[in-house]
Amino acid sequence: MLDIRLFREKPDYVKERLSTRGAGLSSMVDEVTSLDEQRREAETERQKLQGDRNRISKEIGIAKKKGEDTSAIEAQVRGIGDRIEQIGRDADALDIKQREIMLGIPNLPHDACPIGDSAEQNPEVKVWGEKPSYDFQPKDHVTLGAQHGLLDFEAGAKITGSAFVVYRGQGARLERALINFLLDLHTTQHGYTEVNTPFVVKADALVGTTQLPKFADQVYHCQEDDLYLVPTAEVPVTNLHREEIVKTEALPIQYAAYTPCFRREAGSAGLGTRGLIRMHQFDKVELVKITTPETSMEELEKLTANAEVVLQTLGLHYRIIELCTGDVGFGSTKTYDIEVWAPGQGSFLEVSSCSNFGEFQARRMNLRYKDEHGKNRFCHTLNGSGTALARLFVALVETYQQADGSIAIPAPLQRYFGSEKIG
RNA sequence: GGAGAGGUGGCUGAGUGGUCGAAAGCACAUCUUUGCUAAAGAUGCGUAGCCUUUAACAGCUACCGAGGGUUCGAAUCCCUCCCUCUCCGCCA
Repeated sequence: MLDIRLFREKPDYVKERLSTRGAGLSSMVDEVTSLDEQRREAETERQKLQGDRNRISKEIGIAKKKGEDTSAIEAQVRGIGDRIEQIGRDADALDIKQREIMLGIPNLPHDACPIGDSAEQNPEVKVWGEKPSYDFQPKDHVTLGAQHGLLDFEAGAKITGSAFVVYRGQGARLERALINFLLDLHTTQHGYTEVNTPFVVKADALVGTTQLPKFADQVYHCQEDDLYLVPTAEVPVTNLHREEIVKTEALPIQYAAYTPCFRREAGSAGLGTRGLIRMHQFDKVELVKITTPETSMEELEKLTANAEVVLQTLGLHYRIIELCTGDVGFGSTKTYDIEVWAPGQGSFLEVSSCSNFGEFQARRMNLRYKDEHGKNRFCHTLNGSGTALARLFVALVETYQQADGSIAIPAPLQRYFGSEKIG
């Protein structure tokens, strides 16, 4: 959520920044500004009346002690009470409306975020390694998975539905090995603290990290208990500190967490894609940082570098693109996407999205720290995948397939996997 | 799931309808004094919003788990919900 004061003081700046995301947002700014004016007017009136009531009610108490008759004043206060109720209703309604609209307005892209209309204009900022070449026709992971009995899409569809998969045998083992490898890497080499959270959360947590209310159709909801399946570990992990004033010395707080991620992918174009590319459930190791405003941008660089180490260690070719203003996510001020090369796909796959949310999420979840003057300020929050697993699995088996059909396991992964190759 | 106890400021804890945003203690901050591996005293010390302002101060409002209700007036009475603890039941 954005700071309402920014709307009051610099509406044109807010409009200008929002317009870099695309058309149609500036009318919301005007709507909020006018609503805010009405709301404050009602609020001020209500507070004035409440003050009157408090004062006169005290007088009643004093008069009663002296044994005086107070029926006339009581009637007067009753009248004030009625007006408070009326105006209070208006003020509350305006307040709810304003908050509702505010929750639907995206974050302002950072000045460092490149301007652009769509994904086509995302600049490529880095390429690491090169595309591997093969003296045979490389297969895709679906074929390789079937050949070695790693992936069973039919079973996934049978027990749950399409876009769910069952990992079997060496496939299940590889998935598990990757999770352990990633958690160990980030906790022992990059200073993250491992956390293992619930996989279902309440609505407030999703509001905090911006999945709700705007993207309600993308999360699985258990109606009976009003709980949601996590779409990413970002949600439970960032919300660990909601409603808190964290100690400044504790910043930056850095967490690494494994969770499965559940996504409805309603209306998603890629849902029919063959294989593991887009699933309703996939594993992910997520990195989360809570920082001061001063350091968040440099922490974003570090976070991205931490995710890159995954691909470097596994020897996978990748590139980093920077999302332009027209493509950057709802709550983000700046985002790097890391895309790994998948030879069987003949394309890059997004395995990590590293974002700095500024104070956007912190404001929603009331996450603050005390600055050097003892003043409470909102933290900055960041997160990035370190990395998403299904696609990492894809890149790995497709990259390391051999002419004889076997799949080599990169050396750093072997002790987790327990073998040098599959097949 | 059932029974009981309880949720008050950073912590402990008083407060059962009226000058209560809330006693007292601890912790913390500043100052003073003594003087030296510490003690005593003074003052200050919640959050958010509104109003105002260059800014600060002052002022006003709200907040005693959450949401409703009763009342001229609610931390205090009533209702619903949530959470914690104890016991019982069930259970990986």
